[in-house]
Amino acid sequence: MNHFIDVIIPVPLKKLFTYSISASEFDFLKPGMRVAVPFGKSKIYTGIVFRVHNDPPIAYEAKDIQQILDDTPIVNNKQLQLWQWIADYYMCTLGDVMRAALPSAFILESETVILKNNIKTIDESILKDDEFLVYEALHHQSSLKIHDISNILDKKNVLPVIKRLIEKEAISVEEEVYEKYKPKLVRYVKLHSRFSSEEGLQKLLDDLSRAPKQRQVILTLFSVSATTKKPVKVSDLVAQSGASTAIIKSLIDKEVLEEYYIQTDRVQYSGEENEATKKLNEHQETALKEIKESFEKYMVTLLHGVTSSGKTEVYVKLIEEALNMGQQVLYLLPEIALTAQLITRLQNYFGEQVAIFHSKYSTQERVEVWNHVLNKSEKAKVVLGARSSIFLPFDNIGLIIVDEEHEQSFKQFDPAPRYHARDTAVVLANMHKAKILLGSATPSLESYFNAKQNKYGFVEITKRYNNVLMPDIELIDIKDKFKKKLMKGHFSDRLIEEMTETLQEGHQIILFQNRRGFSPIVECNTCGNSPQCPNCDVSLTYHQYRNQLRCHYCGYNSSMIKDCAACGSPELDTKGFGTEQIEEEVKLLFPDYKVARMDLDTTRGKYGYEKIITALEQQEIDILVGTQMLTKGLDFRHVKLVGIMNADNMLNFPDFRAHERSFQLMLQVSGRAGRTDQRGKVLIQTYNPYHNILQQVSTNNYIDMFNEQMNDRYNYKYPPIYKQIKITLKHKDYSKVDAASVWLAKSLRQVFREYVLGPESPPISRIRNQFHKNILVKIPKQQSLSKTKEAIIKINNSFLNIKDFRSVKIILNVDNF
DNA sequence: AGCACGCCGACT
DNA sequence: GTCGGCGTGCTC
Repeated sequence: MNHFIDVIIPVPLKKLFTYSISASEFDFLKPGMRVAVPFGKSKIYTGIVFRVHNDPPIAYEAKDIQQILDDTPIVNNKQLQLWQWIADYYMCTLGDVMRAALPSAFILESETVILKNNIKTIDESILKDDEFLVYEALHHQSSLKIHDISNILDKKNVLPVIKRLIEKEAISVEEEVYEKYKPKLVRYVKLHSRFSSEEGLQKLLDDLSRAPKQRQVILTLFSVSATTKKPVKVSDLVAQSGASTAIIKSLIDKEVLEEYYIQTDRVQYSGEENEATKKLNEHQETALKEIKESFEKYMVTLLHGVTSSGKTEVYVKLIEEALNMGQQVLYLLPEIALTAQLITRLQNYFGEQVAIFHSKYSTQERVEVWNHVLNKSEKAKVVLGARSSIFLPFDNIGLIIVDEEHEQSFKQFDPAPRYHARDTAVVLANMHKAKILLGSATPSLESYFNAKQNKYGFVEITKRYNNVLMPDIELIDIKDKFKKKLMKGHFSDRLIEEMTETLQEGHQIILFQNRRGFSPIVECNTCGNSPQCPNCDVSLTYHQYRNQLRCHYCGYNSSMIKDCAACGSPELDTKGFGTEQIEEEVKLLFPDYKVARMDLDTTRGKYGYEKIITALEQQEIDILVGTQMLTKGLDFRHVKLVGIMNADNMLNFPDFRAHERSFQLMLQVSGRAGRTDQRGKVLIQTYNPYHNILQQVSTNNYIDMFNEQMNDRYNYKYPPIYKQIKITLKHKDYSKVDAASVWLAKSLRQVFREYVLGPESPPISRIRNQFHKNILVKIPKQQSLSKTKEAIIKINNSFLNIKDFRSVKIILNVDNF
C-alpha cells in the first residue's frame, strides 16, 4: 500500500502538493503537523499536512518528505477549516493563508551551506581567482552561506562560481534547516550536592574563609533560597550579593555551585492580585442583560454604545462568565487601540489568564502565545489581540468580542490573504458555536444594516458613563471667517478663543488634522511646478522637522529643494497643511504651553506611541496635535476641547465610504472631549457647515446618517447592498496594464454586464514605479457569490494564458473596504 | 513566490 | 569573450 500526504506550502500556488510517506509515517502523521519537504530544485520548505491518504497522484511521481517537524499537530482541524474558508472567500491560496496565520518562527526554510570537500584534496592551480577566494575562505571557516560568498566576492550572482567549484569537486553543498524558535532559558544555580550534608557545608565555608567574596556568595545563596523557597536565578544572586559574574563562574568551575537552566516565557505578567470586576451602572447593567438575551437568539450581536459609555466594563463581565464556563475568549481590536491602558485594565481583572498578541511582539513571543493557546494553557484563556489573532489555535472559544468594529484596519489590504478580521471572526465563532459581540460608538453601515435586517442582535447604550453629557459640537464656517479676516493661519477666532479659555482653566486640548507632514504640496510661485515623487504619481510632502520632501506612498525622500527644479526660481510656496504645520502655528499662538504631535512620524519606535500617551495623561502636554491615531479608544481625563482643523478634506475623499468614515472619525475624535464631569466642547472648522454629514455629526445623529448613506448605497449599488470585488492590475509599463485591463474588463463584462466598472486609473496611478488600473465587479444580493468567484477565476485563467499579459500582476480584493 | 534556464546588450 | 539583465516555465 502506498501512503501519501497533501501538504500546504507557503507559496502563492493554488494547489496542494502530494508527497509520498512510509507506513509508519502514515500512522504517525496527522493533519496540522509540520513536515519539511523538498520543493523545486534544491529548496526545503515547511509544509502543513492537510490530508493523509492512499491515493497515488497521477502524472507524476510524488517525492518523499525530508522529515517530520512536530510530534503533535500545531494547527487544529477548525483552523484548517477556517484557512480553507479564507482562501475561498478572499480568493487567495492556502499557502497565502498559512504565511499569515503561522508565526514566522514556525516556518522553517532551508539555507544552502557550502562545505569544503574533505574527501579529496585538489590542485589549487586549477581554480580561478574567485573560485580560489571561496576555497581559501573555507580553510578558515568550516562552512559558508551563499550570503557570505556574496560578501567575499563582492558580487550578487555567485551561483555560477559555486557550480564550477562543485564540478571541480572542491566543495559540496547541503541544505540546512534550522529551528527559528529557541525557548528562552534562564540560568539558575544551586549548591553542589556534595555539600548537602551539614559537615560538607561547614567544610566548604571553612575552605572559603580565605576567599571572602566567594564565601559571601554562598551565604547570600542561602539567605535568598531560605526566604523565597524557590530556585535562585544567577541574575538575582549577582544582584543580591553584589558579586561579579566572574566570581560565580569560578565557583561553578570549582564545582561548588551547579548551574542549570529552566525554560521561561518571554512574555510575562508581573501583576498584583487580581481585582474584582467593577460594578456596572444601570445602563451597563441593562445592556449586559440585553446582550445575554440577544445571545440566546443570535450568534452575532451588535453593541452600539456612545463614546465613553463604558463598553469595556460590559465586555469584562461577559469575559468573566465565559471564563467561568471554562471557555476561551478572543478580544479583537484594532492594532492601534491595543494600548497599555486597556492591557493593564484587563490584566488587573484576569491576571495571568490574559495573553496579548500583536505585531509589535517578536516572532518568539508570538510562538509562546500560540503554544499557550494550543495547549489550552491557563496563561491564554483570554487573548487580547489585533487582527491576526483570529489565526491562533483556539479549541473552545465561547466568546469573541470585536471592539471598534467599524475600524477599517481590521481589513488586511496587502499582502494576501486580504481578509477582514471582523467578518472572519464571525465565521470562526460559527465554527466554535460561540457568541460574538461587535462593539462600536459608530458602527459600520454593514453591521448596523445586518442588525436592522435581523441578522444580528442589537443592543444600545445611549448614556455616557457617570452621565457625562455628550460634548457640545460647534461648526465654524471658515469661508466666512476668511472673508471677514478672522483667521490666524489655520485657526479661526472662535477656535483661538475656546483654546485660550480651556488652557486658562488648566484643561487639555486635542487638535485633529488628518494629514501628516508640514504641507502636502510645494509649489513654485514663478512657474507653478511642484516636486513629484520619482517613483509614484504624487506630489512630495514637505516635512519641516527634517527639512525633507517625502513620498507617503513609497517612502522616497530627498532634502528640501532651495529653488525650483524647473525654472530655478527661489520663490517656493507651500500649499495645504498637515500636522506639522498646525503644531508650528500652535507654538506661535500659545508660546507658554506645551505642544506635542502624534502621527506616524512621531510614533515610529516601539514605545513612541506610549510615551506620548503617558505624557498626555500626566498633563505634561497641554495641546496635542495629531492624525486619526488620536481617535482610538484612548481615555484622556483632562481633555476638554477638541478642534477639527478641516473637515472638508475627509469629506471630499474619492471613495464611496468617505462620508461614513468622516462621520465615524469626527464622532470618535469628539468623544475624546470631556470624559469626566465637565462637558466637553468640539469645534469643527469647515468651508461647508451645511454639509449633511457635519450636521449629523453635530447632533450625534447616527440614524440620520445611516438612513441617508444607505439611500446612496442603494442608488449607486454599493455595499452593503451589493457585494464587490476589486481587481487591481499592476505593471511598470503603462501601455501593458492599459491593454491588459481593457481586455480583462471586456471579458468580465461579457459575464457580468453592467456590473463591471472600469478599467479606471486610480487617483494615484503610479506607485513604486508600477502603474495601476482598477476594475470593480459589483455583485447583487441575489447573485451567487461562489458562482461569481468561479467565473472570475475562469476569466483570470484565460488572462494568464495570454503571453503578453503574463507579467501583469493581478490582485483580487474581495470586500475591498 | 523563488529559482533555473536561456537569450541578449555592455563592459574588462 | 563574460557578467548580469529579464522573459519564461516549473514546482508534488
